[in-house]
Amino acid sequence: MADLNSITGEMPAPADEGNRRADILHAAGRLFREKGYKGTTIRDIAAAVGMRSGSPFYHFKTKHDMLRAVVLDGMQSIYDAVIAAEQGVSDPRERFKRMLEAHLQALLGTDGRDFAAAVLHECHALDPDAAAEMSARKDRYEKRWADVLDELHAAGELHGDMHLTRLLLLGAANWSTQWYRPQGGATPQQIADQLTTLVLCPPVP
Amino acid sequence: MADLNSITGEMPAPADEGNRRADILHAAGRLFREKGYKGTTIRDIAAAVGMRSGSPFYHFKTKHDMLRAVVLDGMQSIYDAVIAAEQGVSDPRERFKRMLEAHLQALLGTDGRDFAAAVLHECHALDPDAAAEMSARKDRYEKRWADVLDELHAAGELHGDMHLTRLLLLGAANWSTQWYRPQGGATPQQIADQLTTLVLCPPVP
DNA sequence: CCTACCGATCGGTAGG
DNA sequence: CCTACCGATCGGTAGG
Repeated sequence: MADLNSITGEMPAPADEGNRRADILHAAGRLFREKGYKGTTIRDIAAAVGMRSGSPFYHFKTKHDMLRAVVLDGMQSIYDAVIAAEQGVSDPRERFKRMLEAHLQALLGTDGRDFAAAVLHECHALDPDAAAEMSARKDRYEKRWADVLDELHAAGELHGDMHLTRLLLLGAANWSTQWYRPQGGATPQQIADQLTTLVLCPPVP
Repeated sequence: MADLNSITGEMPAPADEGNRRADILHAAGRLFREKGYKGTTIRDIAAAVGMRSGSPFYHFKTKHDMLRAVVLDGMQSIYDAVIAAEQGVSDPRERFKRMLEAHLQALLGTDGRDFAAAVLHECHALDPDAAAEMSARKDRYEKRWADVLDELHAAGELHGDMHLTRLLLLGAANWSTQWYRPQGGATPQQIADQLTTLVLCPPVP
């Protein structure tokens, strides 16, 4: 099936075909983090990728579609990173630590922080359909954490209510996006270490 | 000095003089929490207090002035509540616990949650002047927490980097505004208990 | 505090 | 992907 490009034959020869959509998405992610979804205009996004204000609508039907793509992609990236980090790790404490490191790296690292910020702070702007899809992905992610915490609880390495513990643990991690600075200060790794120390009971040698 | 009311003599006899300003502020706070500062319009605020769209500007010069009042008032309330809670408490663990309860109550309670949400999520919309004032109040508040954590560290009740610990502790608390529900689930008190258990080393009887 | 309004800006579209 | 534009909405104001 021929696409519009091959029909019109008048595109200004993009260096890499199909990358304009990704460019727009990354610019949108960064601007959403800096100014919020409502505070970002289509003209901001267009200017960030060197387009005129009407052109982003060639790639996305609405501004809301950009937000949906950013938050769904962002959530997927976090999930994938955390699942990958725990593969093949059998010790519960070690698994916990690796998952936490991966979660923080996904939230704070240069690659993912823009999308992650939208996941954490802009979901309220989603329409009901997109909100439902997002909610399902969040549930799946939190379920994985719930299972790992239950495992640690059964092993006597965590005490109290695991539901509350999960909310507080991930809350401490998520809030780091508010104070973390790439230059100077703690690294995602160090943050994960201190949070692990804070939460897990001292190891029994 | 005569105010405008006594000059025009045409106000519709407010039930309580000067309360319209407070009404507007509370409506603004609630709407800022629900839809964000950028997502809230003057018309939303006016409608919430039964005014026409031009009338809020009789009480506030700009929309931004409303945000400034909400966040500065909100920060002050949190500070006052936490300082009041620790008065006359000499035991460091007990002081910590009371401060944490007061912090969470201020963030989650019906009275303060709207203003607190603006403190936590809308400060990026402040102009440089208001941001500087806000920053000063936040510094003062965090200094109080830093002192208490240092005290616990010196007493051997906390380990590791107290700067990171404070950021993670208050982060866990602040993030509770994202998942706390007034009906059903944990109370602010229970959240404070679990967070204290998580963070402080087990008491030595 | 209301009426009536303004200039600016917004998301989005038609046509090429 | 650009040009040119539209209708809606926004924060804010003049005058009473």
